[in-house]
Amino acid sequence: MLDPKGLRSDLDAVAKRLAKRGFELDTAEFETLEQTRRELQGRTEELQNERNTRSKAIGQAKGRGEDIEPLLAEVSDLGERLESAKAELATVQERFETLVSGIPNLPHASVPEGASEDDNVELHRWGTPKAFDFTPKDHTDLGALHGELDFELAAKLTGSRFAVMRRGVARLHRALVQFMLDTQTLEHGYEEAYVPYMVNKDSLFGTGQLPKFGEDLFKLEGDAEYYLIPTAEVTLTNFVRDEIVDEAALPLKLTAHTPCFRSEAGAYGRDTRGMIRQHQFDKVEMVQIVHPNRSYEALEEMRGHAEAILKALGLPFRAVTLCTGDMGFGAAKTYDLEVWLPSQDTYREISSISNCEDFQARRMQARFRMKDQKKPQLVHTLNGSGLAVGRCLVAILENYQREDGSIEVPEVLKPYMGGRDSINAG
RNA sequence: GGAGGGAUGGCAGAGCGGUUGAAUGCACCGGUCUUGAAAACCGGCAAGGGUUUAUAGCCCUUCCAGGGUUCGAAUCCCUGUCCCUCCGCCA
Repeated sequence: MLDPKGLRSDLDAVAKRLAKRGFELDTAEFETLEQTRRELQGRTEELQNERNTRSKAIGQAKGRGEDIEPLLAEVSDLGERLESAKAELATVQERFETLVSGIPNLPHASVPEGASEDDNVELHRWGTPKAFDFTPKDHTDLGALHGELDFELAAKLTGSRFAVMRRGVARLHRALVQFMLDTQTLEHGYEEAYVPYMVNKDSLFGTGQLPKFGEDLFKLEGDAEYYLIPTAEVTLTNFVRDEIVDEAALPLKLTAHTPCFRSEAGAYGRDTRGMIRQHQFDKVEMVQIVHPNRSYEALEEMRGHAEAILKALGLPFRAVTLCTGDMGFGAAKTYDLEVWLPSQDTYREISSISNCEDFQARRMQARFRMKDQKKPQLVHTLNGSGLAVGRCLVAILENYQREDGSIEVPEVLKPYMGGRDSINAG
């Protein structure tokens, strides 16, 4: 959420910056709502003030043993007037809040302008795509060779966009999770967490998935109104919702391995083959809650933490800065890491690292107290994949394949594979 | 599933329906004392919103959430959520 005060004071400038990311702010609507809100609020508060003073007077009179009947008669219709003023105000306030909570974050000045992913700017590349002396298969074919990656079985069990992994591939998947978690906790200083895979609406509002993007989520049946998490960003970031943390506790660095559930509504026909785009996938997520002064420093650091995984696995990748038009709702700046997929002869997203500045913090009321300052201040929140496990598995299968269809196990994963140096090798 | 108890400021913890936004303690900030520190003593210290040049005043809201009773609710009533204790069941 943007700062309503900032919006008010500099509406046109804000609208201009939002336009860069393709969001059209209805400034007229905003101003009308804001105007009526202000009037109604003034009127309501006046009435409340009157009620308070009179009630207090009644209390004092009663305390002195005076007759309060005449005083009571004077306030007889006050309640009703107040009631209707309050109701009116509530309606306007609700509309105002809906409007403001639906506005995306402002892009940082360093974010390139653009309309779509075609306008993203490459930051750098690492590694050289391997030159195969045979025609590399894609992961779907590789997995099918020995039935270790089975989409038909998953379709029977559940439906489309799910996968069953077995034996070597399943183990490789697990090995990846362990390797990623160990790296983020032992080398990059993140605190490991195990978190619920279902969350309530408040959490989803906090990170910005609700109210606007409910159709991307799986909602559970029942009284509780729970949703499956689309990413552990939701759970980890909401650790600090409605909290005032000590400045000394910052930065808070959290990581967790969770499955992620996405409806992929609107992705019909995209990446239908293989496990690039699934309803359920695992991810090791990194979240940092930081002092506002250091959030861009933290963003670079987190990109490094994600890149370290790819480097250790020897997977060629490139880093791009997302343009204004391609960024997510809550992000002020986002880097994507894209891993090389030989079968597609291109780089595909495997990690996304975003600085949300105080956008989520304001929605969550997540603050910290500075020593020399009276008022608590909003923290900055960042999140990044470190990494998407399913896509990482795909990248390993494809990049480490041999002509016979077996897969070489990357050096750093061997300890996690019980020393095995290949899978599917017969 | 059954029976009870609870939810109050950063934390702990008081609070007869009426100057209670809330005692007290801790923590924190400022000061006195001290060579320095500690202790002791004095003072300050909730958040959000409106108005405003103002982090000054003034006003409104907030004691888990949502309803209700009342001129007036932290305090009474209803509903929900969460936490704790005991019993049952269970991985």
